[in-house]
Amino acid sequence: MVLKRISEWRKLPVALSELCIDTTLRCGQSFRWQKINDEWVCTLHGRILSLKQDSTHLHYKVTWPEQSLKGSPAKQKLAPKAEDDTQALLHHYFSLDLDLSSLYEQWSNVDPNFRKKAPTFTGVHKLCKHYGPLIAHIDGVPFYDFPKPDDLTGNGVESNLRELGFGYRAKYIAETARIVAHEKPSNWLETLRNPDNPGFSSQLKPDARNSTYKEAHEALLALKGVGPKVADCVCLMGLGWGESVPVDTHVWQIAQRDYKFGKKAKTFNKAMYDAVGDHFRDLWGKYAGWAHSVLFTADLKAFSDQSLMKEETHGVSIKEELIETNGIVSPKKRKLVETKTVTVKPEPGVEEIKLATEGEGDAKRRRTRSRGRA
DNA sequence: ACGAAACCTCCAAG
DNA sequence: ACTTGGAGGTTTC
Repeated sequence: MVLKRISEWRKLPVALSELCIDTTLRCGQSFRWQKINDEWVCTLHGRILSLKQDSTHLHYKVTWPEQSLKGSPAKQKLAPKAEDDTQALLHHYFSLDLDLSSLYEQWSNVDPNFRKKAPTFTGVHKLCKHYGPLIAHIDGVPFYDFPKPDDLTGNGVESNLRELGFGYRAKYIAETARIVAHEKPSNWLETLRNPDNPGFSSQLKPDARNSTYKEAHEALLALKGVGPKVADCVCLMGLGWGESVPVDTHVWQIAQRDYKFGKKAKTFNKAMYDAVGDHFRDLWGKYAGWAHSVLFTADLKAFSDQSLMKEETHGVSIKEELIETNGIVSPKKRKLVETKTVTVKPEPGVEEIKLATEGEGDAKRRRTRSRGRA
């Protein structure tokens, strides 16, 4: 008979900003971790470690080697003692002594490139933390909801946002919040929604007239800091307009390469922007925006796979190729994968981000609607 | 054919 | 990476 000894789940307080096992264990620097039923599992120092993580803790469980009961009593005595070192093992394995936040700050301070490239998803959290309502604490961690436009209309908002790292966006956010909160009817945003796709908690007045997609897009364009691409992101992910196609540089390249756009005139102006979107709407119909996001993602994946292939085929030594095929992933690919996730899976917060930055500017149009010259 | 307004393209900067 | 806004050129009326 064999005895499998498995510990209870234990937990270690770790902030996600200090360790994210989903990122870390996939990063290509460790090769033996497997994700099984939502747990990360690996053998390490004579035991199997199972890991789970929530926003405040790393949870771990240990499975010790199977043993015959006939085994020496001495061995069985050793095990519990060894078990005590698992927390220390994790601590060591993940270098939890290091304060990652401080290191990021330090590296960012001495290297603008690092500051620019290193993934920090703190902006939205900062906005919530400083201007949103506190909902509750969980395990001592405060959770703030997304601020309403009116929460961002105070006096020092712009300079405050600047301090928080919002840069040139500070001005746009502050100004737009003021316009939405004070100069627009309270249901203005609602009137821009797709009536066929109501918001989660929208209460549209029965008599309110809804805009068309084009009207919503144009209304958003009037806001300073909101160009056609951002307006379409808001329309698609925030306001329920499935036909909205955000055209960024990447989509523009797809349009040129696969849909024969801009073959003669390479200039990308508003007329061209609209033409690309119109073409995809014509081609794909009502949910063109979601179709576009599929192609967008597929293209990113193809691109990253291709660059991986390139690296492999250019590998000068067998060793390098082995490492490559063993799963080392270039930083570029990791970045792209992250981008993909953000693009394809609009998380609940997305809608609110959009809402907080919406509001119509002055009546005068900032952008011409003219088509290119005849 | 002229002058002004409208419009466009380019580009730097945030 | 996207948007603004100014300079300077072109088109329209």
